[in-house]
Amino acid sequence: MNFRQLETFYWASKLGSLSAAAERLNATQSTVSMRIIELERELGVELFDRSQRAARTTAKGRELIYYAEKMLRLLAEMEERVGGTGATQGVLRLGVAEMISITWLPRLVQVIHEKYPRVTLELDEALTKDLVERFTNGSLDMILAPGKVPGYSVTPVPLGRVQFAWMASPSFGMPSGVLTPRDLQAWPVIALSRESYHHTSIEEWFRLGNVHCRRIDTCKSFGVASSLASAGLGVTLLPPRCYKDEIKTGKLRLIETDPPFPPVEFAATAAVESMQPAAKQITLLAREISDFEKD
Amino acid sequence: MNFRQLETFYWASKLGSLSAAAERLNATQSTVSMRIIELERELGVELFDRSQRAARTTAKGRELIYYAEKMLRLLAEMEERVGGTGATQGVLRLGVAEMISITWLPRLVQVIHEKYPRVTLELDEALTKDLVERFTNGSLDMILAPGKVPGYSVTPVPLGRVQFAWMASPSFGMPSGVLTPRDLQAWPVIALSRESYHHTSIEEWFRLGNVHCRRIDTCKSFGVASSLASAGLGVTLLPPRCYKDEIKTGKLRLIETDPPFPPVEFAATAAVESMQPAAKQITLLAREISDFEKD
DNA sequence: CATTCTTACGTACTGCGTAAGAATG
DNA sequence: CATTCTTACGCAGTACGTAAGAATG
Repeated sequence: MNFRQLETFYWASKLGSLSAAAERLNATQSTVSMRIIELERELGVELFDRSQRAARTTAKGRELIYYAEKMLRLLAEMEERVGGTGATQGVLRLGVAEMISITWLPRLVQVIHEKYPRVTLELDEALTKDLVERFTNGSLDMILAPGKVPGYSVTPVPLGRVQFAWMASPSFGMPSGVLTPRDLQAWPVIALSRESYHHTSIEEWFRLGNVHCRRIDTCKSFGVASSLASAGLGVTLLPPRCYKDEIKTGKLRLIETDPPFPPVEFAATAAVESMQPAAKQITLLAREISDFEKD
Repeated sequence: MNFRQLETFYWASKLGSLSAAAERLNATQSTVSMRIIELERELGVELFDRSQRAARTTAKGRELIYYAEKMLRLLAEMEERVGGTGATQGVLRLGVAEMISITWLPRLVQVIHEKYPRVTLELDEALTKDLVERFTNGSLDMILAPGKVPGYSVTPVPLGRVQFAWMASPSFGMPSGVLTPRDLQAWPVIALSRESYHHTSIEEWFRLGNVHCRRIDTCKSFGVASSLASAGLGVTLLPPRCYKDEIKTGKLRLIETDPPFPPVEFAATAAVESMQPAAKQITLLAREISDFEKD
């Protein structure tokens, strides 16, 4: 009996499927199956009910979950306490919002590799909503995203605020001076996908000005939004610090508004009892690396 | 990292020597060394101080002992609770007194093998004193012996009483009838080694009769004592049930005494938190198998 | 019939013991 | 110089992935 079998059993029972566990563990279905079968052989007990297609745990299996989880947590704690940072190994599934991936993510990755040379990163850039969902169901160990993740068993670490500003092509014919939501409302807006934090925040900003904007076009990234805006297809909301060049070269022009767009709070979030002991430490590392505006 | 490494580290630190751990684990020195080195490599930490010849644990090593022990206990508990009896595996070091080895030990061994087919037995017949010592220092998982083992963290299970009686060769010229310690005192006595339970009990019996016996010759086993007595070299104290044949064929004659020799209490003893989960169960098994006179 | 789990098989690797080497008291 | 730990090396058994098979809804 070994830790790999227990870990495999843990995820197979938690995810309710051997194939899901295989994906989670970066192994093939057949390997996962063999590990479980070997574990059952060693214990002399059936852990999964094979009569159905899906693998459901038996009573004995459910008993084992308790021990497997306890064992894996103890292992993680042991590696964290006894081992140096170089000891922690395995895969860290890190979900990041675009804002972070285009700013200090590369530096974070580098520092992680230096401090945790045996940890493999699996980066996942996606919309905050998807990140939160994947984090909640356990397929991400940690996320770097705006807003707060709901739930008690998380350790959110504030990363600072990011200033967003409206911008458009100078050739777009926007009036100069300070504009209100009402002034902007008639112009086509370019935002990220309907369900994104970006999109929601924009709608909120207009709503607080008691107006609805007429049209919101959506795209998938800041990069695309910036291109579209540069091409004169609308006004968009971007972090100026990332688009200095476009502003300098006159592709984009900052639009002052009243009220200004409220700064967006980012946070690093890991599960309190993550199986990956590095996760909690790396949220702190992220705070150090982050160059967002802090309190 | 795996359980074997942790188990090896546990014993190496507990016994204070890699070679002792190797013997305890039925492995070679080099294997133990490699397991420790690999564990250190994986944790990125020195666990033993190699500057001296003996392997002393470092601070980090002492931290790890806590986790290793917790982990191994959890593993044992898991196997015990989740696995069938067929699941427990490993080596059970069983120390037995001669009285048991010449009566129901074979049956116990057979039942153990049936119920725990994956458990290997390491039988050790020795004097009670040695058994208790080896049990106390951890080189025996369980002992079957007369008397009580001192200490709190043990689970003694009474196995019943055994009647011992004085006997000698009919040609030895002992007076017939009921003899007192005073009557016996002058005759040469054959006992087990000076430090044995047997020897001590005999001295005690004479002491209670307010006499000292003149000479006690010693040997190493009941078998030898019986031969010597049969050959007319003295009077000895043996369990009659084991020497029925000798009595029937007239090689030995029972000697009635007043007071009679008090029956000897046997017990099966295992450590409360034995690493070998089968140990506690097998003390109960031993009670079932034992055909000693019970309350 | 697509999905999910199991079985078969060849390969690569890990872990062991033997044996020789180094260090310590 | 005997004891204790480490290193070298060859072998054997284990664990994996690929691929094919069986079963289920």
